[in-house]
Amino acid sequence: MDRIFQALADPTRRAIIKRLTVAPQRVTDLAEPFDMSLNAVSKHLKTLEKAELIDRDNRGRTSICSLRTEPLQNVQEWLDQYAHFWGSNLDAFSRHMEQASHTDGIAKADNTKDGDDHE
Amino acid sequence: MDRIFQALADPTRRAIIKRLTVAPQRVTDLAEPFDMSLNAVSKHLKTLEKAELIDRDNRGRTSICSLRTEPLQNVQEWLDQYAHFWGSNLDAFSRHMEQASHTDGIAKADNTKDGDDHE
DNA sequence: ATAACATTCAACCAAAAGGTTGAGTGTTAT
DNA sequence: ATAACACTCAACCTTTTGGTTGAATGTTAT
Repeated sequence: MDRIFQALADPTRRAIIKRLTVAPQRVTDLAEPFDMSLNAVSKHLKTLEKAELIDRDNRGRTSICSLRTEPLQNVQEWLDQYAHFWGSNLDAFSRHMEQASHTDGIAKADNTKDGDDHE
Repeated sequence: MDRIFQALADPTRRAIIKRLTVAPQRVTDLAEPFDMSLNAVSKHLKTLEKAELIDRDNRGRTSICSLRTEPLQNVQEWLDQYAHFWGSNLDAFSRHMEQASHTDGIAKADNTKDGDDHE
């Protein structure tokens, strides 16, 4: 749990996660949008990997990263532990109804909220 | 968001949060179970305060800490952003049903999982 | 075979995190 | 008034974090 929350505590890493929800990607592609060295991104990916937030498929000289679901489920379970404490207004059921409106596979260009940079 | 996840990344702080779901408490009481100085706990509380995870009520010489709900809601919203990605098997609806079984106020000695130290 | 590419390793650095101790500031009790 | 209590501040230390650069490794293309 420490490693998961720690991994999520960095904006670069959250941005990487966000990108990975669209599609698995190579290290170079993931690094491209950031104003930092490739090495720095490589290290971030290692952090994400240790937290088991990403998986890697080494295809020859490239390493393709993809999102893993387990850690996010762990976070959800941790949160649910306290659901009774803060639940109510946007509770699990509301979320279910919200979620039911897009049961398709991948990112439905969800611009219903605040455009793009929801982090 | 950085500050929230950062705050949650420490086991001591998560334990403090857990304790605070039972009832608001003084700094000394919160510090008691931990094998570290009162000062160390005081610092942890400051971290939690900066992340707005706790509130304080200064009553004379004591400072009473209580949980705030907003940051946990923010985490939930962040997670929900990706719900479609990992949802399914333990989804929002299941959680709602689970939650529905204990709508009473506070911690129902939830020993259905792994005893006590769910962190 | 050689060059370009994709990625990681290693050493380094500054800043932040998590802890310590000791002193300081109020507040309550006697 | 004095002592005990509940805390916070400040200085310090060590380890971790997030970044850098430069070299090293392995892979594909020519």
